Amino acid sequence: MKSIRTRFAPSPTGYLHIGGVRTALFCWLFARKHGGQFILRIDDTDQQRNVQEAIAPILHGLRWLGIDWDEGPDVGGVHAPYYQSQRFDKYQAAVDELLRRGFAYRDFARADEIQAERDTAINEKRTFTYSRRWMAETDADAKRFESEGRQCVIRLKMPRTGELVIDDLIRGKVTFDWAAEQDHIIQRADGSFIYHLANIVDDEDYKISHVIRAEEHLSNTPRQIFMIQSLGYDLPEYAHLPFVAEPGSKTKLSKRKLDKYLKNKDFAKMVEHGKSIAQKIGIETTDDGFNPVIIEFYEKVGYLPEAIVNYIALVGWALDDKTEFFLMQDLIEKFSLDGVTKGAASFDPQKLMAFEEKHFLTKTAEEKIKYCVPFLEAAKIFPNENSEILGSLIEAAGDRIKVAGDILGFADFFATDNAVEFDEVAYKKRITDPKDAVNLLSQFRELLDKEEKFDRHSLETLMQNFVNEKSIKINDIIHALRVAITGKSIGLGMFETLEILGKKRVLQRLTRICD
RNA sequence: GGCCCCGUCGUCUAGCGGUUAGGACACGGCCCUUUCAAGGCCGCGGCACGGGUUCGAUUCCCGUCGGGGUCACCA
Repeated sequence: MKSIRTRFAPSPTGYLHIGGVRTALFCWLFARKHGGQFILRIDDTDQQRNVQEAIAPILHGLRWLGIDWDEGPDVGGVHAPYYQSQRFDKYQAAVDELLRRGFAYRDFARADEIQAERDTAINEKRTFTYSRRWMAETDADAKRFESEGRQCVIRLKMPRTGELVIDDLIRGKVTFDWAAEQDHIIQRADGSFIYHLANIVDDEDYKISHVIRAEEHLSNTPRQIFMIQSLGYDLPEYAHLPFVAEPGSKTKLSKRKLDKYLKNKDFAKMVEHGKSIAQKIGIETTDDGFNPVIIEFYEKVGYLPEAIVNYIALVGWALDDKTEFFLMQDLIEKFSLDGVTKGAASFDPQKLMAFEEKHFLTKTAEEKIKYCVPFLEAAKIFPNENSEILGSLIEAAGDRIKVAGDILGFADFFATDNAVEFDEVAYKKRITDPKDAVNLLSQFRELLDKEEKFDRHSLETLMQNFVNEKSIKINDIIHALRVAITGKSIGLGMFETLEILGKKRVLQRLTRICD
C-alpha cells in the first residue's frame, strides 16, 4: 500500500487565511491519522521579492496551531527544495516532455486575437474553443510567426472529445466533458510557469498520495489530470473540501471583505472585543493582520490555538451527532474524510467563542497565568507590587476570562489604589444620587477597618450583620461599595474582590469616597 | 452566460427507506443571585418546491427554484 502523503501549498501572501487553516488542518490530520507525512510547499511561481518575509506569518501561524510538517521550508527533506521558484528546471523538463509527446504546443496568438475568438463564441452562444490558428506545429511555423514579431506561449493540447470522470473522495464521481476544457497556458511568454503545471510536477516529485484542497480547485482538476496522464505520472486521490463561507452567507470567506463582515453583528462584536484588547497593549488594529479572517488576529488577542483548531475542524466535518469537544489528539484519532460535509459552511464567530470558553475553562490555574502574563506585561502593568494577586484574580474571574487578553479587563486590580478611574454614570447612580450612600460606606468602612479576617466568607458575614443592624437591604450598599472600590458597576463577586485587594488597599480606595 | 458543485432549525451539524427528525451555538423565558458572567430547567425553531420509484420518502431518481465555485500569460 502506497504511503499516505499530503501537502499544503500556500502562496507567500503574508498571512494565513482561516480557510487555509482548515485545508491545512484536514491535510495534516489525514496524514497523521494514517501515519503518513505532511509536506509544506511554497507556491511562489510568480516570483516576489520577499518570499521569506511573506511566508513567515504562515509558517508561524501553522506552528502556533500545532500543525507541523515533515518536509518543507525550515525543515527541509529528501525532495527539497520546497519552493516552486527553485524548481524551474523540473517544470521546464515537464513542458519539454509534454511538447515532445504532442500534448502541448507552441502558440503564437496574441491576447487580443484569442479574445476576439472568445467574443465570437459568446455571441454565437457556443462554448469557446480555440481555433489553434497560431499553433506552431513545426519549427518552420514557429519561425514564420516569430518573423511577424509574435511571442510564444506553451499551451496544452487538450482532448476535444470524450469525458473525464473524477472519483473524488468527498464528492463521489464528477464528470467533465473534455470539449468544454480550454487549451490552457502552462508556460508564459517570459518563460515562467503556470501554477497547474508546477503543481502536478511537484505532487509527482513529492509522491503526494492524496490531494486534499478546497473546492474551488475542482474545476481545475481536468487540466491537471490531463497533464498527469500525459506525462505518465501516478494519479493521486482527490478530496475537494467545501470552502469556509462568510458569516450568514454561502459566499467564500475573503480577507478583503472585512467592511462587509463588520455589518454582521457577531463578527463586529468579535472585532470590537479584539480591538479593545489590542488597544490596551498597543497593537496596531488598522493593519491587515488585525482581521478575524486572518489567523494572526487570534494569537494577538489571546485565543487558545486548540480552541481555533477544535472549532475549525467542525466547520465542514463532524464525528457523530454529539461529540464537539476535541483536542488535537482526539482529532488525529477520529478524523476521517467520510465525515467531511459537502456544502459550504459559514464561519460563526459566536460558536468559535463558545469553544474558546470551553477550552479556557479546562486550563489549570498555572496554565491560565502563563497565558495571561504576556498580556499584562505588554500592557506594562505587570509585574508590579501587586503581582501576587494574579492567581486569585484569575480564579475569581472564572469564565469571565475567555481569551487571555480579557485579563486586561481586570487591570484595575493592579492599579494604584487612589488612581482607580470611576465610570461617571455608575458613580452618579450609585454614589452621588442615593442620599445615604456615602454615609453607609463610611460606616461600613469602620467595620472593615476593625475586621481581622479579610476573607470572602468573613466579609460576607460582616456585610450581612451590617445590613441587618441597619435594617437596609444589601442592595442599598453593595452597589455603592462596588463602584467605590472598582470604579465600575460590574465585576467579580464583591467579597472576592475585597479579599483579593486586601484590607489595606480596600480601605485606601474607600477613603477617597468617604473623606 | 457555459461547465461543475451544493441545498436538514438563524448558524454548525447527526441522519445513509420506517426516528415524536437528535445534538451544539445563538435566541426567548424561568430559577439561582450583590452586578456581570457562569450554572440548572423549560421553550422557540428545520428536511427549498414539484413530480416520480416504493407499502412507506429527509433519505433513491428526474425536474424546478435557490445558493456557490470556476471560466487569466493569479495561485
